[in-house]
Amino acid sequence: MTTTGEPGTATQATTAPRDRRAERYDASAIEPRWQQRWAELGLYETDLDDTSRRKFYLLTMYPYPSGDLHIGHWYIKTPTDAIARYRRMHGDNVFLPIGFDAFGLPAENAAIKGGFHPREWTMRNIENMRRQLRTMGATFAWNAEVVTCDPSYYKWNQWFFLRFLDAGLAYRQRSTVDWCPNDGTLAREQVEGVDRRCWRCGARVEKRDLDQWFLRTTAYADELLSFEGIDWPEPIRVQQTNWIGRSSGAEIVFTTAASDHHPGGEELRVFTTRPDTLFGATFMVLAPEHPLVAALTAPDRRAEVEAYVAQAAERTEIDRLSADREKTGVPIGADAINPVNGERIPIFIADYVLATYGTGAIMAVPAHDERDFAFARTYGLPIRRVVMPADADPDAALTEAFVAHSADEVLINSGPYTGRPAADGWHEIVSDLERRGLGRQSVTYRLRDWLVSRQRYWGTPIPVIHCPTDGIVPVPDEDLPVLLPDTVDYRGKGENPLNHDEAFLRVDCPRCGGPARRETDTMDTFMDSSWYWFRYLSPDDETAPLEQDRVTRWTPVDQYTGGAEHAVMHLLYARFFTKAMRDIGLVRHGEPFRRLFNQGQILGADGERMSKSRGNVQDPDELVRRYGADTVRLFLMFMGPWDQGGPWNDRGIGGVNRFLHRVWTVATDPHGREPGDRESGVLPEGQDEDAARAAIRAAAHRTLRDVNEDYEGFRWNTMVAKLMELTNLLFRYRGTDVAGLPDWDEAVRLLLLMLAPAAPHITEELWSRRLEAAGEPWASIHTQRWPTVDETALVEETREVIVQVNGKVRDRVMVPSGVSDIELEQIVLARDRVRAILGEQEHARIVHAPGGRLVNIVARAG
RNA sequence: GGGCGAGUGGCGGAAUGGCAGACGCGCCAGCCUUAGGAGCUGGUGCCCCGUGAGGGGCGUGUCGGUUCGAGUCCGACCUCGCCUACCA
Repeated sequence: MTTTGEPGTATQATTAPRDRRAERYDASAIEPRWQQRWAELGLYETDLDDTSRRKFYLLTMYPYPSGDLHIGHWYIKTPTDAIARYRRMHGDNVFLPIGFDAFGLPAENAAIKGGFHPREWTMRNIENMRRQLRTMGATFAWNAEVVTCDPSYYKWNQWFFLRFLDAGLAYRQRSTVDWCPNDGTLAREQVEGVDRRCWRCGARVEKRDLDQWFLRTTAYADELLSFEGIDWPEPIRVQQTNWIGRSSGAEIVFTTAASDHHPGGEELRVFTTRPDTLFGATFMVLAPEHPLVAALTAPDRRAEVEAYVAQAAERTEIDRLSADREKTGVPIGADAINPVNGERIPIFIADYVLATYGTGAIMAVPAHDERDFAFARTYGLPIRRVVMPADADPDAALTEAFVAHSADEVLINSGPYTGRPAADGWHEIVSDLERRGLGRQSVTYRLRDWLVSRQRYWGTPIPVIHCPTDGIVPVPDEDLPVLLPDTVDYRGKGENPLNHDEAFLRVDCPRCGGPARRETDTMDTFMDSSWYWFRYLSPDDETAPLEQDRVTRWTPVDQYTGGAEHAVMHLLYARFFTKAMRDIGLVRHGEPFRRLFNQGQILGADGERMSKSRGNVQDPDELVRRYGADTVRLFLMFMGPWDQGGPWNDRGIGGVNRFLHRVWTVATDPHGREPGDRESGVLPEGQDEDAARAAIRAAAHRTLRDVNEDYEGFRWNTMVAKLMELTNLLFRYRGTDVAGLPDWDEAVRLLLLMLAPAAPHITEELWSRRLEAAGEPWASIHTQRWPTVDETALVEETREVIVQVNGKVRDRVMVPSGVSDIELEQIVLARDRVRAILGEQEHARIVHAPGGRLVNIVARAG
């Protein structure tokens, strides 16, 4: 090991007398020091009122405080931090807040099991996660932190709820829940097994109808289908579109036929997307829960129908995955009359018709619907073709439902519409029915209104009061927040303890002053996450949920990062909420997140989702202790494309750590030589000093040019690879006469700047040492301006041209950069290799690839 | 069943229609070391010819197509992953 007494290794002032060797990179010695320094200086606490710079609102999904940060949190958060640092170096005023999604079921479950209060559990976890988050070295604006279980936050959930109530966007309706006699309402994951037992007490779970609160998301269904003006990944847009599920069709009015037990004449509305097949309806199916089922059922069918309804109530929830896709149903002993031809068709109930979609009733056209076809086959019902391709044989037997819907189909067996093109028949049938008041065009959505009621303790209390005289009375704004009582004894049953908290329940009616009771339902936690990014802008404001000026300036969010698992729920509710806020006059725009990026998911080493129960959770703390935060950050970025994720595997992390060691070495010890390398300290063969300096400079600026694009596209893996290449090149010149010269020094400087957003600690340390060596005052590398590419450094005097013959690489040749196509062809055709291969053949033409890097000689046999 | 996405060395992965396998891991050889599970240098897709310098062929899930040229574009199929679940 050679000695290193050279300038550029300014370690004297900060460390004890130096070893003979250059000081080695030791992450654990520098990372905590810089994290502390950054925090002390408040470098990354954003001045939200600074209008002198371009704003950049960078949001990352706030974590649920489950207790431990795992490697998946690092996978989303540390590249996000790199974006923040990169934008800051471009002069942007970056806001990167963080908070905690602190209400929700896991805290209650933990509390019931562990016998402590959900708040205690939650706050303890938040404490731990704050500490872990700081070890990332991420530049979160901690002064803007939001914790949703704090009354200063959930007060505004209540306020928004009241505004939605005012605007007619919140309403109350009966809805079914899973109910345990001991533990009350259960969430889906609390119902276990095929026989549906309570996760806690094992009791048989029942269905129960409760009055619950809804938000009218369907009012925005059409607007939510438009993604104009926002840059979101295609798969997310598709998922949301499918989730909303807009179907255009018609509502058609059938009537019930008179029979022995029933006078008939009642309306039975069906929804169909295929009114053109109306003449093919050979029976009708109602959902088992349809309100007319009881009234229409014939006395001799009653027993069987009631048994089927009871069975369906279970069936609809039980493992729908089971292979049992057989269509089942029973006739109810009544008929319906087809409005278009007066035909009587039998009515069935079947669980393949859903009460909650459309009208809960369908006209069954077995010839042209797969489900109806299967049902008709099972029960021996008639199948009548009414649509076919123009050139098909109308008498050919149908072996399966014909559902295709193309331009050249015509109607058959359809009375006056027979022979019409199907598409025309569709509209004619609907408008004829409409004229007779028996149908109309109609649109149905898969999307349901948002059920926000939860019969749970650990959430935001819904701010309404039930008064015996005045009914439902909103809590006046000035009485907010309705505090979640802390005194509740949580060691009881799972049932909502608010139901038994008299101090909470008893309240005077704000309207009549008489005794009344509070609502005990709390809000879905998706309510909390539907507006939290607005609150980051004024977390301490006690007078309003958001601060107008800041909201106007800072929203919509410029970039949102988080997992694709929130594709429909959170991301759709957030869009709904923003639109509703706009219509109430609170914000100006209707889209919350201008640009969205979904990073992939890190799975356990076994390829399964990480979870404590599987025991495959990767703890980042241990890796940080061993390699340092910079290595872990860089390794996660280097693994592969950010949107891909994949099974965790730490093979290769040593290579990333080695890379940082090499960066350290080129930055602190340019003149050292490697004893293991005979070439060390010698310029590459055929290269003089000038050529070497130009090569270094060209490499540095080429890297900068390429890395810029990678940063913009969040392509971290190739960004790191290119910095590795540059470092390898600098290493090659270490110890030569050009090491330490201005071109070398500039390359090192660029390397550190380019690496700074990704590996903030080591670059800060090396940067400070450079400044110290140069006798300049300290300034953080993270406040430096991002460097610009010097195009003149990229100009080459010669370039290599790949020579193909018939598409196969046969030769390569160095040519002057300014060579013309014709000159190039002459050079290439004169090459020995080319002449040997061409032989007697003559070439038909020569193709020049754009950029002049490749020519292809197309030859024919001569 | 439907929707979306992906198939490239031993592994993670690169590649505006233009040198397939960048970068890294692993492995092999060498160097340096009292030592090394440290560090450094070089090599490393498969097959064949040649003592060698070198040369040739085959290769991106399968089959076909477009093109001077295809991992990339088009068609059909196979496999895997994720999401969704009878939406009339």
